[in-house]
Amino acid sequence: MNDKFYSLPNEKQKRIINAGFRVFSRNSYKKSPVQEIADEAGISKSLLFFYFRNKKDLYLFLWKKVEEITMKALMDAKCYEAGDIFEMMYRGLVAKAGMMKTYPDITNFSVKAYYEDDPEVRDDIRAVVAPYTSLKTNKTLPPLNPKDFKEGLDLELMYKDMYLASEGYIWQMSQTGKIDVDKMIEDYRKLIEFWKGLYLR
Amino acid sequence: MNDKFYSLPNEKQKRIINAGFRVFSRNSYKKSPVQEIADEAGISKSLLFFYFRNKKDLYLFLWKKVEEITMKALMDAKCYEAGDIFEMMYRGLVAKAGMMKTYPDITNFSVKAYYEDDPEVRDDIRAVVAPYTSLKTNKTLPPLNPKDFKEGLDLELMYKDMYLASEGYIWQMSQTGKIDVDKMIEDYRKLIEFWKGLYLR
DNA sequence: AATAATATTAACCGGTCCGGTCAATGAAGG
DNA sequence: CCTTCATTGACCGGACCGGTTAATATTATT
Repeated sequence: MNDKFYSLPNEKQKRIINAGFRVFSRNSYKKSPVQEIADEAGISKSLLFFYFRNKKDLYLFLWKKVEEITMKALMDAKCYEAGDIFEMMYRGLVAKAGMMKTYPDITNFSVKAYYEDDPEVRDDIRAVVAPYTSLKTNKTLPPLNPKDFKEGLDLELMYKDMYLASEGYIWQMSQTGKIDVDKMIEDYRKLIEFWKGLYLR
Repeated sequence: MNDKFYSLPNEKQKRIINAGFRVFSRNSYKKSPVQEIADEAGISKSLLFFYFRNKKDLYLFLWKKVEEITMKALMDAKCYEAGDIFEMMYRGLVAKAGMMKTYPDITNFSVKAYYEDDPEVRDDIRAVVAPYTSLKTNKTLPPLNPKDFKEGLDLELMYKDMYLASEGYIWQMSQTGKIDVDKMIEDYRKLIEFWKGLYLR
């Protein structure tokens, strides 16, 4: 891609990126016309081809962008510095929700790209450490001290419960473009409190 | 559509239906070529146009088919005759999982069609009572007797927890084509038992 | 075996779309 | 006015797509 893309006003960059996420998330790589992305971004197709050598270039740029955005969001939210598992999950969801506020289609794009199997991009997609994976709540149980929790509680199932509910939440958010992200974070906070009362000793 | 479709061997009907679900679930209506569906089903495009007047006809047939399949599955599983809410949720998921065993892409197709906005099919899609809705776990809390549950338990949050986890489960199942449905039902059963021990008095 | 009826397909058509190029236009600054 | 750089409209060759039709394969009937 052309370095001049970075000297564009941030808002314009964002518009182009979001247009890409949007269009590529709705159809497969091959069935996503560059023209459509240009329209959505409010620029001409020619200009898009000026900033990106070709369609593939644009696509892979977006794919790497997902990783960049996700990593930054998780870092800023200090997910991995949280004291307990509940705080960790909460911060994780807040990070993703925040991301989706700026990039509404990033989740759907990420999933779609991850499963993309067009030979033109397939290998390059798999070469990048999957942004999609870091988007998901961590599937495996982190080490926990049983003494902190109610006696006889099956920690694995507890985590599975929370993990699945979180996934369900994110999925819901990503489905309807119009849902109020902030309200959902509030709701999720309540759910976390509910779990704490239920699970903690 | 041509009535002769129904006199086809069941297995062939199913192959065509699944091919339709598959292709239409991956791309938008307009970007889904009839040829691709025919290939997937192992028949010629001409034959597909013999059974269905045109692309739209095929698409709407599939949409109605989702409703039919879903309703039948929910009835057979006796979801609404379950004694308690846990059994109800379990039966609901078993029904959906069973459906997805026979029609692996029905869920994704259903979601995609529900949000389809191509003017050619949009209105007709909305005219049919949304199969998509009946696919989801019931979002609203059914009437419950507080005496059955642990004292002070927030029933609304309890239900939200279970609802979201179930949605997360179904979403997971629908994502990867290769997951063992039966094993997932087993896992879900365990989760239900976990909830019962946690919530019931 | 010949014929009729039915199932299935290959070949084709007009029109649209798509990735990519390039010469031309507009805008900003000196 | 001239230069530089951002941006676009017009264009091209080729692929694709929905739909038709005439021909072929398959099965059933006599």
